[in-house]
Parts: sequence; C-alpha cells; structure tokens
Amino acid sequence: MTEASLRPGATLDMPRLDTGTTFRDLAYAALKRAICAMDIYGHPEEIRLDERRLSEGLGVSRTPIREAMTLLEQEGFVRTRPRRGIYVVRKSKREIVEMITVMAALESMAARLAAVRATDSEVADLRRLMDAFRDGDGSTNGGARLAEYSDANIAFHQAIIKMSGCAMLADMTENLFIHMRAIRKITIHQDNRAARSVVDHMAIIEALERRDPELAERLAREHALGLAQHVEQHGDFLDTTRDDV
Amino acid sequence: MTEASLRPGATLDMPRLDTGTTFRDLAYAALKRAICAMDIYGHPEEIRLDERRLSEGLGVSRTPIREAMTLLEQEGFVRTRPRRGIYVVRKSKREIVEMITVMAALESMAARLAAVRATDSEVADLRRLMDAFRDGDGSTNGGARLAEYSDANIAFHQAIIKMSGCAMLADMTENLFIHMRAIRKITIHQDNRAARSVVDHMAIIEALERRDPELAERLAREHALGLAQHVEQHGDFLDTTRDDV
DNA sequence: CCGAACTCCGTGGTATACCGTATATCTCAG
DNA sequence: CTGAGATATACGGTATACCACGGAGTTCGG
Repeated sequence: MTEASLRPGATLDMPRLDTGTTFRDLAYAALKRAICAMDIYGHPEEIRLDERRLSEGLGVSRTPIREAMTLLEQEGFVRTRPRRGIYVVRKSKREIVEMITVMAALESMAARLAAVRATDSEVADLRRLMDAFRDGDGSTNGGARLAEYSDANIAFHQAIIKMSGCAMLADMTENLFIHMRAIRKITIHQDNRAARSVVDHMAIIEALERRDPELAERLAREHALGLAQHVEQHGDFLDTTRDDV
Repeated sequence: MTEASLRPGATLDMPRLDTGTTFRDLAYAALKRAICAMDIYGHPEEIRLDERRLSEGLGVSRTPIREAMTLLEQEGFVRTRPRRGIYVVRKSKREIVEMITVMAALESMAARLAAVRATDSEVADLRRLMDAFRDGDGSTNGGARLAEYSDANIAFHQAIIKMSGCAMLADMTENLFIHMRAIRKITIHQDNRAARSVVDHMAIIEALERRDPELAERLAREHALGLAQHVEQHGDFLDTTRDDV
C-alpha cells in the first residue's frame, strides 16, 4: 500500500478524511437526536415528519432521509403511513409493559453475567456512582434533582449491561433505553418511585459485590418487573387519544 | 364512506387491491428468504450481493432494493462496505455465543411468563408436538430425521415464545431464530446434542405443566446457555477465513 | 342552509441519471 | 518475466423527476 509514500514531492498528506460516514448516517443521527429530545408523551397531538421539509432543513436530498427513516421505523421510533405521512410513534400501555418485560429479561441476564465477569474496580465504580445519590435523596430538594437522577438511573442500568461484557446485550437495549427514558420521566414522579429505585439499585450492587449471579439476576428482574407492574396499574393515561389503525 | 355506493351504473367493484405492500417489502421478503435458504456456514467464500443485478432480477429499480438492504443490514444479515459491495454476514464465534446468550435471556423470560399465562390446551399441544419425537429418537434413522427435527426444535422454542403472550418477545427473537437455525444445522450433528435437546425440552414442558415459573425459566436458560457453552468450546471453525476490518 | 360530489394539492413510492472511489486490467519500464 | 503506474470498469451514494393515492377545500344541487 506504500502508506503515503515518502517521495520528495509536495504531498501535504492530510490526516485521512473519513469516507465512511454517509449522509444517511448523519440524517439518522440527527433525526434520532431530535426525536429523543422531544417530550413524546407530554402533549397529546401526533407529531408528523415531512420528508421534503427535513430534506430541505438538513441540506440533503430525500434519499438519505428516507433511508434513515427506514431505520428509525424498524427501531420503532416512527411509523410511516402511505400517502399520509411519517409520524413519531407513541407506544401504547401494553407495548410499554412488553418493552419493560423485554428489558427485564435482558438486564437480568446482564446482571447474572456481570456478577461473574465484572472486575472489582467496575463494581466499585458503580457503587461510587450510586452512593452519591443515596446520601442526598430522602427529602430536601424536589423536581430539579429528579431530572438529574433520571440520567443517573439510566447510567446505572447501562453500566450493568456494559459489565456483562456482552456487546449484543448493549445493542439490543440501546433503543429500549431511549423509550424508557421517556416513560421514566413520568413514572419517576409517582408513588415515591425514585427512592424505591435507589434501594433496589443498592441491593443489586451488593449482589454484584458478593458475586452472586442468581441473586443479582433475580433482583434486576424484579426491579424491572416492578416498573412494569406499576405502569400496568397506573399507566392508563398512555392510551388516550390513540388512533389505532 | 358509502362503501361502493349501490347506484345502478356499471361499477364492477373490484375486491380491493392492496396498496399497502410496497416493492420494498416484497424485495425485503425475497432477499431474506434467499439468505435463509442458503447454507451460510457451508462454504467459506464470501457471498456478495449486487444491487443492480438484484434490481434487474426482481424487476424493480434499485431504490426499493436499497431500502430492503438497509433493513437487512440493521437486522444483521448483510453488511455493506462502501464502494466494495454488500456481503452476507457470517457471524463470528463470539457473536454467535452472544446471540445465544441474548436468546437465553429472552426465552427464559418467555418460559417464566408462559408458565403462568399459557392455557392448558396450549401446553398440551406443546407436549403432543414433542412426544412424537421422543418416541422415535434414540437410534433408528440418521441424518434425514435430524433435519426434520431441526424444524421441530425451532417450532418448540417459538411455541414457548408465543405462549408468553408477549408480542415484543416474538419480534425480538424472530431474527435470532434465523441465525440460530443456521448454527443448529451444524451443532445438531455433534456430541449427540439432538437427544439431549429432547430431554431438556421435555423437562421444560413438565415445568410448564406444573405451572412453575421459576423452574421453567431456569431450565430454559440452562438449555440455551448449554448450547452457548458448546459453541464456545467446539465452534472455533466458525472464525476461519474471516476478513475482519 | 346543508350535504354530496368534484377538484386540487401534498405526500410517500418509485425510477433513473450522475458522481466519486475502489478494484481490476492493461501497459511498459526494468 | 516481474512489478509499478496508468487506465478502465463497476459499485454504492446521492440527487432529482415523476407517479398514484389520500385528504382538504370548493362547488353545485337539493
């Protein structure tokens, strides 16, 4: 390959501009970020996306936009209805419960693996991360802290996945996290769930520290399924103003 | 909407031709079927797909082909390398082990749910399905039966998923089954795994009959992880002739 | 004043042309 | 005969034009 052969000519060799990133990928990233940013379950009206408008806005043609949309549709973020438009999906209560169930399955497996495979320092890092929140949780400051905790919550769960050492678990849960973050925004304010969540997390950490895969798995599963049950019982508002096809 | 209003004119009302199925979906189905049909791990050379040739062969333009390819790529069946071509993927040993691990997670959760939610008749059907194979399994006929059993094996696992009543579990495992079928074609001939598999399945059925979610989950998980361990130990041939990027 | 039918516009679906680059082939110096 | 460089070819990536259908607005008959 001669690796930018060092002949004397004026070959001001550039670092290597990446040919790998396509417009499709850029559009995909931009759209996904935009969708994640919006509060999907906040306002009831459906959100429609216009290929041509997006194309114009992002400065690329419709083709990469469409390909990105295809990806987003398969991932369950948008739904395209022929000759009607592309809509940001709003999961039904049933779908959310199922999603949490799947999450419980994957995360409990991750916890099982993590209990065996994670390094001591990884577990220690996880404990440090959560200890900060256990201290100042009980009473003092209100909603502002919850938003911050919501992120730490996601971080905790992602850490468990990562410590499993199974890349595919991370892949499959990545999109689920995005949906769940939107849900968690609501449920976290109910029923003192934030405080309960911290308790559950600490128990899981202890199980990991004890290197007990059975316990870690069970706790992770029950933690997730507890959220599923909560949504099942208190999530009826999710099914309002749905136009089922 | 007046439903093809019954005025006397010559309104030879057609049955309703489906506008929903797009060329993209047709191309996707055709390509997926073709990929599943081929024995991916049989011959070592890489299989390349040509958009233009496929477009010509299927009688549609490149656009729907590309969109179908985008889907297949996201599902992990093909990989497109810029300006190189589109290749049918061949999973590495590590990837296959991870895939089976994910399968174990999802399937064990399905078994747990099925133990509680499945109807008696569903469980009975499952037993009937497998009893046929337990009888004539041990000795008599060889490889011809194994291919047949391979399908029954998939059917068993899919039945568990279905009985969980969780549609999303079915969705997420659908593509995994396709990959695993290709793997199972090989592993089933090794180490008398077919007979072992039947034993495991019967134990799972018994757990379902006893409505024991903990046991059903554990057995389903151990059954799948057993396969993972087998691949881990005996699947080194999978990593031959890989051109890693 | 109201409702049904018609027209127009906007949308996603499809086809096609063009572009840049990686690979393959050919050419020619050694 | 061998290998480096020039040219040709083929592929995926992108842009654009056109199409058919659905729905909103309009018009006309009652």
